[in-house]
Amino acid sequence: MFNIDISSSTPIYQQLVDSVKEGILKGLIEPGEKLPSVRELAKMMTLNPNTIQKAYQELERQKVTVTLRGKGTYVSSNYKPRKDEDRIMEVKDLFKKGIVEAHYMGFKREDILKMIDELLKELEGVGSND
Amino acid sequence: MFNIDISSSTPIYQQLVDSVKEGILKGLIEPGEKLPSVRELAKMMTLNPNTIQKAYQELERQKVTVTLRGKGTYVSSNYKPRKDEDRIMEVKDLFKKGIVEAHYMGFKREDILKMIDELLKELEGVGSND
Amino acid sequence: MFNIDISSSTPIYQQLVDSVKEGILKGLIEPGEKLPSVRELAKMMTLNPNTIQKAYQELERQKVTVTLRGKGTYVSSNYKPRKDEDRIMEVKDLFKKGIVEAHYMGFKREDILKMIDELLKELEGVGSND
Amino acid sequence: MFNIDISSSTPIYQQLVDSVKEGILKGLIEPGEKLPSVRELAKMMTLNPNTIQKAYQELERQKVTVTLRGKGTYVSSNYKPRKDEDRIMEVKDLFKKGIVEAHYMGFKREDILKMIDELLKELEGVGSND
DNA sequence: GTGGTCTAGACCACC
DNA sequence: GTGGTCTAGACCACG
Repeated sequence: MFNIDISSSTPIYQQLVDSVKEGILKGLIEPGEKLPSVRELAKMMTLNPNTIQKAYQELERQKVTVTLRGKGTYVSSNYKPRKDEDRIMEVKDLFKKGIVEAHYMGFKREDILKMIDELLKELEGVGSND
Repeated sequence: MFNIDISSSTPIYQQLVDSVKEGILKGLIEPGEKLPSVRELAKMMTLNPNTIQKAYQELERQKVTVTLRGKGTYVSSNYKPRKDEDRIMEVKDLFKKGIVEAHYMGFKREDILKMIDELLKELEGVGSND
Repeated sequence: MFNIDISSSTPIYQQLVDSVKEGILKGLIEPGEKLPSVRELAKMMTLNPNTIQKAYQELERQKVTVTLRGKGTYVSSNYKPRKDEDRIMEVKDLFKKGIVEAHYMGFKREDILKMIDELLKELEGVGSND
Repeated sequence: MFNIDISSSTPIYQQLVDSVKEGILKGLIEPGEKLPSVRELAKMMTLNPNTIQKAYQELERQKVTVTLRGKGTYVSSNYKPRKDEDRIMEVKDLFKKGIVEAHYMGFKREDILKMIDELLKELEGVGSND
């Protein structure tokens, strides 16, 4: 849980956001569950509390969590997906970059589809929560 | 060609790199073809030559182009793919993020696969270069 | 430390890269140690921060250092050597040029071997890290 | 003979200089022998005559060849080596860079010495012309 | 405070 | 003409 690579070029707070979302998707974190407090998590991961704070703010902004003042941060139970055109573009861009890179590494259509399939299985739950 | 979003958070030079690689993949730019000169492109896009320069250097570092001093920058004609473990991880991470985001937007397994399929078609040539 | 010849034809940033790598090899800089900040070193050497920046980026690209955003640049502690065919050729070319030049200065086989031996001693630690 | 890599970052004229010197050392070109004319060589290698010219000038500057006006460029027969301190430093720097790079690729003392030995054999004649 | 990006403008080596 | 390097000075994101 919460795999962070401090030497990566993507900001730590962003890695945290991704990590939490991935955890929820995999079922490691349940909807309604309480996340560790900012200070607690900061100590656990030897990170600056500001960094955790920023990640939690971002998660709340994305409606992935809700914060109850004085109580803590909880995974939202009723997340209402909105398919903004912008966000769809973002996702497409991620996939597009992936495909372009994969091509440049010599992967072919089938290889790419196989890789996607494996990832879909790894992130189980994707196909089963409609 | 060369779609740049000046207000995006991803660096301009990086967008240029992605754009060129995508263009090659789509067949808009042929192997062996000459890219615009640094100054020329800078004027065309009203960017600083240094920014273009940085993009071109990165492309060369990735062996996507070769540069002949005093002559110009050319799309590499014989690209030898190398599959580092590190690079595979990078690509997987791109796809993984895409899948996680897609899920949060309410997409289901089939939606994702369909999206990938469309992108593969858009980036034609991917399946035909073995 | 950081001997730079401003009038040399090899770029300053490249000299910096070589200098740091040599320093590490000689043990003047320890693995894990922090390098001076970009601005600090720029002031120390009366160079433009961009020049230092370029050198540090190149070092990172070569996995000689890691950079922690907002914290600084550190000498990589666990360097994993990779022997590309290309890189071996580069090194051989360096030695070959050296030998050719040495010959033109009247050095003989033994002289060259002696010189190499001295250099290996000067760069102590080379023989002791298996 | 005259292996040129136009995509290399070292100038073509410099590659030519190195190539001629290496050829002489290997005995492929004899002292007193005539080099191809500037125009001839330019046509042979599809290079700009200016480039050949510059290489020949550099060779003459280094006393490796002599140019007889209206006759051509010849390999000097009586080369008198001078061991300037500066030139020795240059050679040492070449070897030093080679050693540093070799180390970073995981080569050990013996590996390096073996490589040097092989190169000395490849460039035969080095040990036999005193 | 740190590194990362960008602009503006200059100079050089190479072909 | 080309790409490559360097300076000067600005702004931003990150921790």
